[in-house]
Amino acid sequence: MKRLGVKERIIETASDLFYHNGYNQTGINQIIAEAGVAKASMYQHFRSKEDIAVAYLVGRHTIWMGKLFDFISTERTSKGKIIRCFDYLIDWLGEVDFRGCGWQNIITDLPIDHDKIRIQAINHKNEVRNYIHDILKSETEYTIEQAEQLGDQILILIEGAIILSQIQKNKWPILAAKNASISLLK
Amino acid sequence: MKRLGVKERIIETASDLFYHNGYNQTGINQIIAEAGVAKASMYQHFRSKEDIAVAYLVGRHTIWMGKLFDFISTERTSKGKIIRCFDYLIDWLGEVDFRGCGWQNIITDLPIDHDKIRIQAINHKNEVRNYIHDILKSETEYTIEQAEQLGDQILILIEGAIILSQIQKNKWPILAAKNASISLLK
Amino acid sequence: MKRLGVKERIIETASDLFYHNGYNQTGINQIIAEAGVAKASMYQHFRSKEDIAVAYLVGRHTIWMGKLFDFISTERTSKGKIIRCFDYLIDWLGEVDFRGCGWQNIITDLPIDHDKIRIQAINHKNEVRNYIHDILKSETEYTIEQAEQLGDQILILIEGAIILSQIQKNKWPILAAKNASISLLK
Amino acid sequence: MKRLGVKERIIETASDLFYHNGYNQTGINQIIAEAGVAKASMYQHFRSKEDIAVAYLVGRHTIWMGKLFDFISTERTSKGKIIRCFDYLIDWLGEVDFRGCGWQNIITDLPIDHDKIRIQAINHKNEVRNYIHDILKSETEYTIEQAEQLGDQILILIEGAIILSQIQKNKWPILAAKNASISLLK
DNA sequence: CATGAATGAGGCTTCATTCAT
DNA sequence: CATGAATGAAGCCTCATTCAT
Repeated sequence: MKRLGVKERIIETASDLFYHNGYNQTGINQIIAEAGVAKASMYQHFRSKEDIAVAYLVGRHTIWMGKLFDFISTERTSKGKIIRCFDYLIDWLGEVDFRGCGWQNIITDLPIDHDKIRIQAINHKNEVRNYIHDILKSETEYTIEQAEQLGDQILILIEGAIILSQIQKNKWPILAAKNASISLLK
Repeated sequence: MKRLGVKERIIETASDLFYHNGYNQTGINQIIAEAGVAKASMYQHFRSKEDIAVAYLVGRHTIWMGKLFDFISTERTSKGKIIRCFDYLIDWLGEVDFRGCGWQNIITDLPIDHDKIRIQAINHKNEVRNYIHDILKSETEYTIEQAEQLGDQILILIEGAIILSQIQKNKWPILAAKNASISLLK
Repeated sequence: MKRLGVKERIIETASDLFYHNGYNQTGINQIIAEAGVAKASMYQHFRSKEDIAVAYLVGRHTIWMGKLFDFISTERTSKGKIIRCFDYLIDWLGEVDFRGCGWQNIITDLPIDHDKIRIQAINHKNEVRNYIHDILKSETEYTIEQAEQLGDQILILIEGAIILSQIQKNKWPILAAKNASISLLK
Repeated sequence: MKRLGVKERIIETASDLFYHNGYNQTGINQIIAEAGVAKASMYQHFRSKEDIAVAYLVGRHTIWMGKLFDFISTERTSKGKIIRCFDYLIDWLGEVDFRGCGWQNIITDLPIDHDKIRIQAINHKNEVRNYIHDILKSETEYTIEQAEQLGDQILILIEGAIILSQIQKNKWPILAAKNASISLLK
C-alpha cells in the first residue's frame, strides 16, 4: 500500500473505514494511523473530515456504477438487465456482509452542517435513477412516461432491499425485491 | 413536562433528539440538560446511552404501530389497508420533514458493540412484516404463501420509500411505491 | 495548592500563566498540567479558554484595585493620593519585572471574536478612570469638569508609564509620569 | 501587487496582517496565500516568522517616522511641533480604527525567545524618544536636561493615548493627552 | 531561485461514564 | 433516589518548519 501516494492512501483507508465502520465511528486518528500518514499531511490534502467523505463517496460512485454496469451487461434485454440488478445486489451485499449502501448509511446520522455529503447522496441516487430510466426507455414496449414510472418503482425496490437486508443481515429482502420487479415488468 | 417522572422525561427528551438529530449527534449532556435531570440521576435509570436508545425504540415502536393501525383502520379490505399504508407514510414523513425511519437511521452508523439497538431494529421490522403478512393472509384470494411473498414485497417498498424520500426530501418515492403496490396487488 | 478547589486552582494557575507568559502563549494543556486537573474537569467549570481569561481578569481587577486603594490610603490629600499612584506602579511593576498591564497585554493580540475579554478591559479601565476622577472631585480646588479633565490626563500618564516601562524594562517612564502629574496638579 | 518582488510582497502582506489582525492571529499560511508565494520561497527569504515580523517593524518604523515628520513639519516652533504630534495620532489612529501601536501590540503576547522583535520595539521607542528630545532641545527656552525630562513626559502621554484609545476605541484619550502636553509646555 | 508535499507537536473542545456526597 | 464534580480518552483541526524535487 506504501506505493500509493499519500492522498490515495488516505482515500482508500478512509473509504474502507467509513463504509464498514461508519462515518461517526471512524476518527481522523484512526484514518491517519492506518494510512500511515501524518495528521497535517492529511489536512494538506483535505480541508476537513467531511471533504474526505466526499472523496470517498465520489470514488465509490464510480466504482459502484462501473461494477453494476459490468454485472448487468451480460443481459441483452432491458427487462433482463433490470432483473439482473438484483443479482448484483445479492452478489455485492453478500460479499460485504450486508453492510448496506454507503450513501444511505452516511446521511442518516450526520452533523447538521455536513451538506456536501448530503449532496453526494442525492447526486448518487439521481444517477442510479437516471441509469435505470435509460435502460427501460430503450425498451420499445414502454412509453417514456411508463419507463420512468416503472424505473422509480424499481429504484425503490432496490433501496428497500438494501436497507432491509442490512437490518436482517439476510438476502431474502433482495430476492423478494427481485420477484416484485419481475411482477412489475409483467 | 415537569409533571412526568424523571425516567419519562429522559425518554421523551432523548426520543425527540435521537429521532430528529440522530443518535451520534445527540450527547448525554444535551439530553439531561433538556430533560432537566442530573447526570447521575440519569445513570440511575439507564445503564448507558445505548439503554436510553433501547427505551426510545421500544416506545417508538408502540406509538408508530398504533398510529399505523389507526390510520389504515378506515379501510375495510386487505388491499385497501395495504395501499393506505403509503398514505400513512406521506402523512407521517411530511410532518417530520422526511426524517426517515428511526430504526433505519440508528443502525447505519453505530458502535460495533451496540447490539441491543440492532436487535430492536430487527424486532421492529419483523413486527411490521408480520403485521402486513397478517393483513394479506386475511384476504381469501391469497394462499398463505402468496400472502407472505406479497407482504415481503410490500415491506420492501415501504422501506425503500422511506429511505429514498429521506434522501430526496420529497414524497415522490412514496407515491411511486404506492403505485407499485397497487400493481402488485393486481 | 491542593487544598484549593479545582476551580480556584485553575483560576490561580491560569492567572499566573496568562499574566506572565501571555494569553496566546499559554495553552489549555499547560494550565491543566500545572493546576493538576483533568481536561474535562476544567471544561466543567469553564466553557472555554476565553471564559477562564474573563475569570482571571475579574479576579485581577479586584486584587489590583484593592492593592492600589491600600497603597494610596497612606495619603490624606487628593493630590497626594494621585501622586502616590505612581509609587504604586513602581512598586508593583518592579516586582513583576515590568510585565505591564494584564488588560493592555491581553487585548492587543486577540482572536477576533473574543469580545468578552475586550469588554473586561474596557470595564477595568473605566473603573480606574472613575476612581481617579472621584479622588480629584473630592478636592475642592477643582470644579467637577476640571477634576475629570485632569483625571483623564493622569490616567493616560499611568497607561503610558505602564506600557513604556514594559518595553524598556525600566522604571524611568514611571518616574517621568510621576513628574508630569506633579506638574499638572500645579 | 504582482509587480513587486517576492520578498516585498511577503513584507507588505505580512505587515498588513500583523498590524491589523495581530502577530499570533496571523499564520504563515495566510501570509503566503495572500502574498501569492510558495511556502519554501518564503523560507528562502526569511528564516522564521519572527524574521518577517522584524522586517515588518523595520519597514513600519521608516514609514511611521516619515509620516510623523511630514505631519508636524507644518509647524515652525518646537512647542507647535510637539502639540501637533497629537493631531497626528488622531489622524492616524482614526484611519486604522484605533488599532494602536504596532510595537506595543506585538510585544505584549510574544513567545519567550522572540528577542529580535523585542529589540525592534525598544529601538523604535528610543528613536521616537530621541526625536522628541531633539525637537525640544532646539527650543532655547529649555536646558538640555529640561528638554529631555519634558520630552519623556510627552512620550509617555503619546504612549498612553495610543493604548487607551485602542482599548476605548475612541479619540478622547488623545485629546486629553494633547491638553496635558499643552499644560506641560506651559 | 522556486515549489508543493510532508511533518511532529500542539491547539481547543467534547465524549460517555463514575464517584463521593 | 438525587446530585454536581471529576475523569481518561478521544474528537477535529492548525501551527511553524523542513525536505525532496
